[in-house]
Amino acid sequence: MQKAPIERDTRQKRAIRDVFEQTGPPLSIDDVLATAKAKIAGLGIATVYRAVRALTDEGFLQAVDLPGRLTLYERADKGHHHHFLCTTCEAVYELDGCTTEVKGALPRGFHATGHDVTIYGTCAACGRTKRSAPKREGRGRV
Amino acid sequence: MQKAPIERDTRQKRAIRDVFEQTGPPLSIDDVLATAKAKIAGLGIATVYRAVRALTDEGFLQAVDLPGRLTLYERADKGHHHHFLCTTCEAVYELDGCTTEVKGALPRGFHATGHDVTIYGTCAACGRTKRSAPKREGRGRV
DNA sequence: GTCGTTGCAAAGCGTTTGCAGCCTA
DNA sequence: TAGGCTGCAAACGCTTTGCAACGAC
Repeated sequence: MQKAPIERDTRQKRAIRDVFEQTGPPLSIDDVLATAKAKIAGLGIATVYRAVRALTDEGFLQAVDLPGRLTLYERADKGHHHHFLCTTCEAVYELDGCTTEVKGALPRGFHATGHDVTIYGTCAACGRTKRSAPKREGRGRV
Repeated sequence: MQKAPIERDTRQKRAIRDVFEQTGPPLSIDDVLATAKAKIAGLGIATVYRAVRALTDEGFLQAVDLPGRLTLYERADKGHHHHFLCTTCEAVYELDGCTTEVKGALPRGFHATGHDVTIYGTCAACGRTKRSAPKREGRGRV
């Protein structure tokens, strides 16, 4: 049987982990690269992909897959929650707590172990400025 | 102002539309290409992409974006429903009707216009055969 | 010193686009 | 016949991988 290699503690991995420890909303690979580059000049994108994959495998991160967008990543220790996607400004918000109830029975023989919910609509900022959208590639915590 | 060009009725478009008219579960681009090729030998993948995009724009199709999978497409006239993703055999099932209730208030100023729900778990087939999964790249209607 | 990790560049994969010829209206 | 549509191949954007040099232990 294969024995798992011992994982090493490098500057790069530490920096990438730090990015997620200091940030709330879900981040894209590019976000992580940009932020971590502030600490480590020559950081390569492949390293970010590898580190994020490793952190996801070990359960520190989880992927946030929203329709039609790049995969984002966020800490896995935030507890069960869902995301709100503003259809005007494209921002992604986190909705604390699970506001969704899957009611009614599944078909016979089916067993649910989890669910993903994405709610679409207009965020507070876009609701206020009815005219042109803020159009920021932003995200927020709610 | 730009005037929209008049859309032509071609064999290719008809064949691609037919694929969706004769099929229940969501299809990938490759599914559509494979099926439509039975009718039109030299059909190119670019044509499938263009036709599916056009059919989506005109409201005949809608995209089904499930985490970690290719985008699938299904007829838009099926009414509001969600999808069940079997984590064992990877099959996608349609759940008729909306079995989900988004309760609780959104944060102040937020307005919801829609939602997507994906339920994960084990399908009836995989629940039965506890051992190795059927591992079909299949889908079903429930 | 060993061997996991890094950064670069190339490859991979799904999707889009440019273009010359085709075919519908 | 006009001009939208097609199939091909190239381009594209994101992600993964091969590899030699690097550096943690």
